[in-house]
Amino acid sequence: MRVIFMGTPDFAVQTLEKIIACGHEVVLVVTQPDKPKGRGNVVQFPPVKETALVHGLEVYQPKRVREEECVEYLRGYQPDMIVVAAFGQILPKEILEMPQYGCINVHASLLPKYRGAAPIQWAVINGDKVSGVTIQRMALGIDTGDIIGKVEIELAADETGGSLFDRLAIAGADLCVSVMDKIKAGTAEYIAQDETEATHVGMINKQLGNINWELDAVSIERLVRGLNPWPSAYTKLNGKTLKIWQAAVVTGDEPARAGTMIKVTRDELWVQTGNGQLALLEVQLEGKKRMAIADFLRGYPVTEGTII
RNA sequence: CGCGGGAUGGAGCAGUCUGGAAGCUCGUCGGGCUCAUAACCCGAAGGUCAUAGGUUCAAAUCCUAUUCCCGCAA
Repeated sequence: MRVIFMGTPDFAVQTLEKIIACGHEVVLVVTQPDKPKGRGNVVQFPPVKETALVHGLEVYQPKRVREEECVEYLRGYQPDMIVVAAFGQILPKEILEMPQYGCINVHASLLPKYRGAAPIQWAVINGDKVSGVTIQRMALGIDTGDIIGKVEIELAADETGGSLFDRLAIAGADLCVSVMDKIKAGTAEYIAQDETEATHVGMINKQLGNINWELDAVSIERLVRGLNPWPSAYTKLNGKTLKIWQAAVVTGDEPARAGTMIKVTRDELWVQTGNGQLALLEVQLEGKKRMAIADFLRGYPVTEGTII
């Protein structure tokens, strides 16, 4: 099949690789424009572009793919199918109706739950036991199309946003190519989403990682995992940002004001929350590398009773 | 040229401003104490102070360039 692939971040790379490996003819890869990123504002290619270049594929980076000339440009490639994975732009009707086999989308949640931008992190933050990947035939609404394939993945007790991200990216890639085969063979089934079950989640941002110690320990621990490795949960210590990479809910007995460091030993640092205590296990102070709590305490003396 | 922090025995740090013997808390190894220990006591090994130049009688420390790591912003 002549396929146009649209995607931007790492999540989409797995799917692109798989489509290529399965012998489909990827006639064009569409991704977001290059942007200055990171320290020093160096212009970097989106991960999908890097992959496309490695495979010698043609790359197209429109600022707004819904513009008339962009649509016509795509039409020129006469795609049989368009596969979209975390592209970051909304496709207009003209594109959705362009390929004979339609536009399909790899979405990192069990639709209709978690429609929107950051379903992976939210699944971890909300403490879900199960998440997964869904392939849907794209419709005009965001992630509202008919479901063509779905795979469930159980979340581990120590699941992080990053680990789930990796697993869903692989599962999504496998599911995507199998769905593509079904569509081509005419055996695909299209199931409408149950609107009464639909939920929508927005993008996550740095601000979300600012820990509110008034919350309960269980929720904070989930937040730490969900936002690992990006953008990470953090708090302030003596005016500096202290990222919390790993924590564990523990049971202490002396209630104290939320945010109080209630137990400081040579290798333990417990913080009181609104409900329960949290042991910080791996942290990172501004300008420093991330390190185990014992290492941190060796060089950064903390006094019991300090409030953060 | 977006803003800023950092590189010192195996780990985490102090020392740099105000040049002048390499230090702290741990770890490791040996010994001791103890019913016992992650506790305590005694001792030892282990470092081209990121790299390359420069200033100086003397540089971890001052100057210049480079490499690498990290936080913020985008």
